[in-house]
Amino acid sequence: MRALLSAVHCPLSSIHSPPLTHDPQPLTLSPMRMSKLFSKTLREDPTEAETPSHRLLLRAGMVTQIAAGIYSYLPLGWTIIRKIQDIIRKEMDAAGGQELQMPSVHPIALWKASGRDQLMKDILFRFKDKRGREFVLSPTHEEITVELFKRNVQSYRDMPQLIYQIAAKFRDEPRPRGGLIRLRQFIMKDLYSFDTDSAGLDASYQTMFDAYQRIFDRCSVPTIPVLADSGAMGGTDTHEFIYLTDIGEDSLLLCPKCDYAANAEVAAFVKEPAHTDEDPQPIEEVDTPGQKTIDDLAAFLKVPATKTCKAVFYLADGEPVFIAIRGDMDVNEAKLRNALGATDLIYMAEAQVEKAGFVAGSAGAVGLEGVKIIADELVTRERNLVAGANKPNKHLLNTNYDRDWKADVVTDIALAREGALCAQCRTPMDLKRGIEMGQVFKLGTRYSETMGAYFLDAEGKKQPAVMGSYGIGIERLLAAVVEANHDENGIIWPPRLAPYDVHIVVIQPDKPGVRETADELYDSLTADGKAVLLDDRDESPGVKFKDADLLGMPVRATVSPRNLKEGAIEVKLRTVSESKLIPVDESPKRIADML
RNA sequence: CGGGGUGUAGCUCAGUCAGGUUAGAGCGCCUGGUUUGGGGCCAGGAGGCCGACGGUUCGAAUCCGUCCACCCCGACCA
Repeated sequence: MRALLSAVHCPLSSIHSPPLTHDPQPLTLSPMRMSKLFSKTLREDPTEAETPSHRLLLRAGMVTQIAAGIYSYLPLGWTIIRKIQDIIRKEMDAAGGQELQMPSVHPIALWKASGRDQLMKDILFRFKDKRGREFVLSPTHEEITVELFKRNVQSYRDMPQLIYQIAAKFRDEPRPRGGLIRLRQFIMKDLYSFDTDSAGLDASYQTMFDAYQRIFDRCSVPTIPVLADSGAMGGTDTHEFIYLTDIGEDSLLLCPKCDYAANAEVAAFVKEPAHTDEDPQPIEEVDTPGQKTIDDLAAFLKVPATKTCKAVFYLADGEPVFIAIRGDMDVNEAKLRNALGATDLIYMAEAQVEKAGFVAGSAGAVGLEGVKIIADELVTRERNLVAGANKPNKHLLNTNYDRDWKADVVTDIALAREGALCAQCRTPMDLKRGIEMGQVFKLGTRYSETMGAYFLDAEGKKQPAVMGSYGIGIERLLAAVVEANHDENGIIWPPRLAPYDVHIVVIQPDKPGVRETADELYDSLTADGKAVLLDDRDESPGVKFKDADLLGMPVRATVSPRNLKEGAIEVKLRTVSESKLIPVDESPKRIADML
């Protein structure tokens, strides 16, 4: 991707400022005494939490669930979200973005205009106002953005433009999961670019791509960019930024040798025919009583699964389609959807297949009429495959593409698996799971043409704006920060994101000088611009130490009679197990040096 | 949408199989005392429409039915 940037020349790209080279001044919270803090820690794990981030954020009293996929963010959690937003804002501004705010309530008309009232109908939250007018709660903001463009930009002289917001999104997901990982209401940073031509879009895309890398770095979440599917957004190129973790819901194929990395939805791979050395043999019908699955069929006929052609039916926008794919492979529904240009794709179960007049368990392309046939390109290159005979309990031996059947569409619709050969270098790829932190899209003119985002070029000709869109899921990023930065005792906040820099633990505050020393430290660190949390609760030392570990501030400072006897305060970094004693009078400076 | 699981105190859970005084424990919370370096100790106390509705029964947290909510798996393949 780096190469892309250097290849681009964009005469109007002065808006693309150089990246931030310094760490921006972070937000600093007012000091807090834990006796006053709104939220409390939980001693036990709440039952609904399974992933580490969900468990720890709940136990630390940083978030709390209101409904499936709907959360409240309590003061500590909200502070971290604000800090994440702050990092993102500064990168977006440095990249030439201008922040604005768009509404969450949209008239349905805008969504009808783009056609996405249908395309996204399953996840749209809809409601009517008291006069019966229909609205949606915004799942994303391309439609509004185009409206804003039309009202504010008419000339190439005013382009390119990058506008963004950090705002709530509402998506009625079929299954919220993993705490903050898949939500129905969530906060997103979404930026939209408007360029005069595709070279400009390439530059905007690259600018965002680079900014995203820096954002995830600053949040201490290791991510990799992967090729992805554009789904309901439309457009051409798109990358997702993935944090690799077993609890992730996306499947990725990664080449260990070259740089190929792709979401399984789009992953290309090299498919080798297994039986090309054979000559085509005469077709032959055989009895296969009760053999309905590929595994059963292959065992019954004593042939490898690679010698079979699997038949699968889908309803694509209501129309049945027949899929032929080699028996050992699975259909990749995202690839199939794209091949068909379909919006709705529903797998047809056996009963539906029968009802539609096909022979479930023995369906095959040979002699099949009245249904669109989609073939994975590999089956067209194989020889002498076993296929269904379209008669109950019968299959055909030695079916061959072209000679015996033809497909309406021949393309790659196979799902890549662990060990699939890399399309770039033929190395077996790894299959990993991950969480998508953000995605960048080259939308092109899909929205500008359908919704009328035009400008006049230097020749006075009307042209559609070339658009891109770029999102980051804020809560998901928060969850990933915790996934990537915790131990068995609690969260380990990266210093840039920690709500407080220093967590002061006071032990036996009623002993001479203890409370006073802690208060002085609290005041002097605060005066020095540090954010300080002071545990002044009437709790035993064990409780306070456990909570300090759970809450995860970068530095813990313990003020106790035992330490004061040495004239010292004990300090410890959350990242290490050893603590050290520092003289009381040097403590504010020494602590500041640790940060 | 399919499959599995769970709903009893703020949290974690017993009790439900086999119906029967006033529904329990630990943690948390309140009061008092004691203790003080890794989730102490003692005493007292507050806190419940047992997810909701309907049914069976003399009697329902418990049995039956319907619904709701939440969690997990899958959207897996003739």
